[in-house]
Order: sequence, then structure tokens, then C-alpha cells
Amino acid sequence: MEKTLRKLLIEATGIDDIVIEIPKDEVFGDLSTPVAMGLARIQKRPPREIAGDIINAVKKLASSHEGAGIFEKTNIAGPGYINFTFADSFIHEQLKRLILKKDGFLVEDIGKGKRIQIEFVSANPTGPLHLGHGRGAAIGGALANLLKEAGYSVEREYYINDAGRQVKLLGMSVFSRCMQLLGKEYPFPEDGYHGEYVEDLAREYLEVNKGQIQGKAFEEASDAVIHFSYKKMLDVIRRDLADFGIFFETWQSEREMYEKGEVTNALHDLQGRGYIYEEGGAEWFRSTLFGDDKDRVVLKNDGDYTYFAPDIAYHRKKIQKGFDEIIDIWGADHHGYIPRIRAVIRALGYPDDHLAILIVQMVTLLRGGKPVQMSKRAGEFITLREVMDEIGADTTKFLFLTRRPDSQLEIDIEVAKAQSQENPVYYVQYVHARISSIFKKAREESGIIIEDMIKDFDGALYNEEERRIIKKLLLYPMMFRNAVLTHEPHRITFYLQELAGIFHPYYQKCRVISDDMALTKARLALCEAIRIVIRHGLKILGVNAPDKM
RNA sequence: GCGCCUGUAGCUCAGUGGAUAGAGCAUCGGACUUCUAAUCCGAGGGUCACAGGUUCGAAUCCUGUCAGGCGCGCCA
Repeated sequence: MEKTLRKLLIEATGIDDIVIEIPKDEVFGDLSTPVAMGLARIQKRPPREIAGDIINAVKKLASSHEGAGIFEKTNIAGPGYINFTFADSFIHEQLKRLILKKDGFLVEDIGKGKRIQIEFVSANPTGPLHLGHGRGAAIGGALANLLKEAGYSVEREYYINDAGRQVKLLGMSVFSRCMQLLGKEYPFPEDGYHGEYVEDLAREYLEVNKGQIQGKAFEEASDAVIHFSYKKMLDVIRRDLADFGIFFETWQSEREMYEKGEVTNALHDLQGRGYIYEEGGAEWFRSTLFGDDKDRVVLKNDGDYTYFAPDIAYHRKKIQKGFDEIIDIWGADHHGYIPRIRAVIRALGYPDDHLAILIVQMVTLLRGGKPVQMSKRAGEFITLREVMDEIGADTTKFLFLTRRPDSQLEIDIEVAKAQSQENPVYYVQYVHARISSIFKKAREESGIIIEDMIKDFDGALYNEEERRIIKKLLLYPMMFRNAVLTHEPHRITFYLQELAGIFHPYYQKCRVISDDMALTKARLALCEAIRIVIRHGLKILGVNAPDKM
């Protein structure tokens, strides 16, 4: 619907990016554009006059293209809005195409096979995922699905910080707990990990490797303990993510990059370009050349690399893999690193838009209105697993996807649990369940073959509610396109809620299956179209579309 | 002190420079002998944090102020 109008408007005005919007009140029409008001300044003519010209041009084009029947009404309103109301014949035609082409009608090939990598979650393998990671996972997963549907070739990647101080601290914490379990005194590392899972890890470790550490100091067994500990944690994380419905094509290990010499190579690369200098016994990346507010140390004067060094190597590696675009999804606590990573991209000779960094704001947890202090080190945090088990993966995802990523999110865990019966996700899923139920009844009790019913139906039988639903369905492609272009999957969540919000009243009012065969046919077709759209939206969000609830 | 994000209904949040600012929850009053009541119908609820500016037009853009969050290391 919007696509057709857009094409006509572009042709009529010669302007490429035309704002097309959905009017605030449906009495104005189905779609509108303020384009004439924008042109008024340039052409120095009254906007309403320009609007008249545009309407004439559009009408002329429409009739020469596919017969005159596209619009039922066009008018100029207010300061110079052009409002379009589509003709029923056009709407029915489009509905038929939706049912016939299914998902193909809903999506647009925007990506044209371009390769995009999305890196997200990437939590340190030093403890279970908490709710903040869950938010990143839900958004990253949905964005990946969205871009895939839009014709991009998408690779999802998880970056494993398995080489630094944090996994060592985890290993030390586990070792210390092992010693305690063996009845020996052993100092617990300062800043060590206190969670219960650390003790679990220690117990597991002792079950198989008791002999290897008995009577030893941490240094003598460190590699084995560290390796065991973070591998186990990674297994837990992988399982949590799988149960949350989030999967990755690749898992990039930091350790592996060190072993392959990629960190050294990356620094040599920058050195070769003249962006590395020495000062105070350390090596610095001249990131100020590329917009950072200070230069950054990459190799410390004690000979160790900083955390930044493997990050440089990692982003260089991403670039070398030849993606057309790279997306990093980070927690808000890392936003201060944006300038230095951007500097790396520029230093390597790539334009800014080669890398998109999406910042996901913090999740603040409340329990009964009071904030829950979260500290991973102290082992006090609400895990994704905990919430997922309590309110379900679908609800949790939906909750995360009904907010813009850059809004700070407050979740009261008590409210979230209590809400489980009145959660918006059920409202949307219920549409699908109800339609499935109608189809089942039609098949079983009336012997109706759905596939036959939806092939050919009489659009003239639709009432006002039905026309409203159809028009909403036909706006899905526009919403989809905008979601893709802005990288905002939450638009889908809102759309689905709106669609559900007009379906349920309709369901209450009108019966689909009746003695009137022609009407039944038309209504089944409409239901099929709704089902296609709901399924598609939920698929992108990574939420189930159940047949029964 | 500096930087980034946020501030919209009681609560949680939508809102491409455009029309009379929306939804869900909560509250109050109603509706199940029906294809599923996880639903529906109705009601109340607003200084878009504040002050300027740009514009034919600002919740939206700019500047400042206030409030909250996060970040500013040769930590990771």
C-alpha cells in the first residue's frame, strides 16, 4: 500500500525521500504526506496549491499505470497535507496478494545479500547471564532475524573474553573453594567471584581432578583450573541462551586470537601505518588522530597488553572477514569505548558507517518497588535463567522488545511475575491461537478446506471493522521497512499489539464461521492474512505463535 | 569537573519537524449457554522536567538549567 503510493509520489514530485505517514485520525484517510509543505519554502508557492498539483500528477500516473481504481479519495487538509484513502477494490486486490505471497508480501529486499555481522551478548564467561545480558540477547536476536528477513546475509557472533584477568580471577576463586572443600585454608582472591556457582564449579572440579591440585598452590595448577572453570561457565551460558532461543553462528575466542598471533599482527598493522608510538616504556595508539579525546595504551610497560589490544585485533578481524557492515551491541557501561573503537575503524581506513554500535541501556531491577543491588563479583544478581524460569522466555523477550534500547529499563520482578496472566505477549499470541482454533473448528466440524476457502473470496462482503484490519495488515510492509532502516525491532512489537488491539474486538463482534458460505469464505481469508502477519512478526521477535493457549 | 543516555497519564513506556500527544497496566462500572473471557464494552486520567531559541509549524532540532542512570585507568 505504502510502496505503491511512494512510487507514485516519487514519480510525481521527483523527490526521492518522501515522508509518508499514517494519519493520527483515520477520518483523514489511510496515508498522508506533508511533502507539499516542505516544497512550499523552495518553490515559494502556497502549500495547498502545490498539494493540488501533486494530487493531479499522482492521479494521472495512477490511471496510466494500473487503471484508475487505486484511490477512493484524495484531499488536501490543514496547512497542506495530502491525504489518500485507498479504494476497496485496491485493498482487496492487495489482501489477495498477501495471502498468496505470504511472507513474500510482507518483506522487502533491502539488504540485497549484503553481509552483516552482529556481535552481541559477549558476556564474560565468569558467571551466569544476568537480565542485562538477556536484554542484549533479545534485541540482538530480533535484529538479526529482522535483517535476515530483509535480505541481508547475517552472521551472529559471540565474543568470548577468555584470556584476561577476569577468567583468571574466576579460576582463583574456584581453586580457593576447592581448597576449602578439602579442609585447607587458602586465601580467597580480592575481587574474586563469590556466587554460589563458584562452589558448584569447585565441587565439580574436585570430582574428576582432585589428585591434580591436592597440596598444590594455585600457580601450579592455574591453567587447568582456569580452563575448566570458564569452559563450564561457557556451557552454562550457551545453554541459557539456547533455552532463551538465541543462537550464534560463530563464537570468537580472545585466547585464540592471541595464540594465532592476531593481536601482535594488528598492532604491527597500526604501527606500519604510523599510528603507534612509545612513551614511558609503553606503546600507545594515537587514537586522537581519529577523534578520541586521548591516546590509548595498547602495550603496558610491564610487557602485558591492555584490554584494548585484543579489541583492536578483534575489530580488525571483523573487517578482514569482509562484511559490508558490522554491528556491535554493547551494554551502556561500555559506551565510553565508542570513540576509541571508532578510531580503530578509521585508522584501518574504513568509513564510520562501516561499524554501527548499538548501546543497550541498563536494566534496573526492583523487587516490590525496591531496587535490587546487583554485583557480579559479590554474586548478587538476578539471572536471566531465574526470570526465564519464572515468567517464560517468550514473556521475557517481549518485555525487552517493547522498549527502545536506549531507554533505561526498570523491571520489578514481582510485578513481572504477577503480570504473567495479563502480559501483552499473551494478547498477541492469543490472536494466533484464536485463529488457529477457528481453522480447526472449520476443518473438523464443518469439513471446510481452508486452502480452498482462501483462494477466491468476495471482498465486497467486508464490513468496516474488516476493512480497518485489512488496511492495518497492508501497512505491515511499511512498518517492516522502517524497522529495518532504523535497526529497531521494537517497532514490530508495537505493531503486533496494535493489530491484536483491533482483532480482538472484531472477534468479539463477528463470527467467522456461519451458514453464509460466501461470508465465511471471506472471513476465513481475512483470518489467514492476519495469521500470516502475526506469525511473521513473532518470528522476528523470536516469540512462539501457539495454536492453543 | 567532562562525556553519553534518559525525563511524556498514578505506573511501565510508544511517538520520521506536522493535524485534537497515544497504548498497556493500575483504578472504577459492565459483558461468558457462542469459533478460547489470556477476551470485550464504557469511564476518568497530561504544564510532553523547566526556560529561552530556530521554524509557517517543536514532545521531536539548537542552547542553557534541573533530576536520574552510566562512563571517564598502563582495570577487565
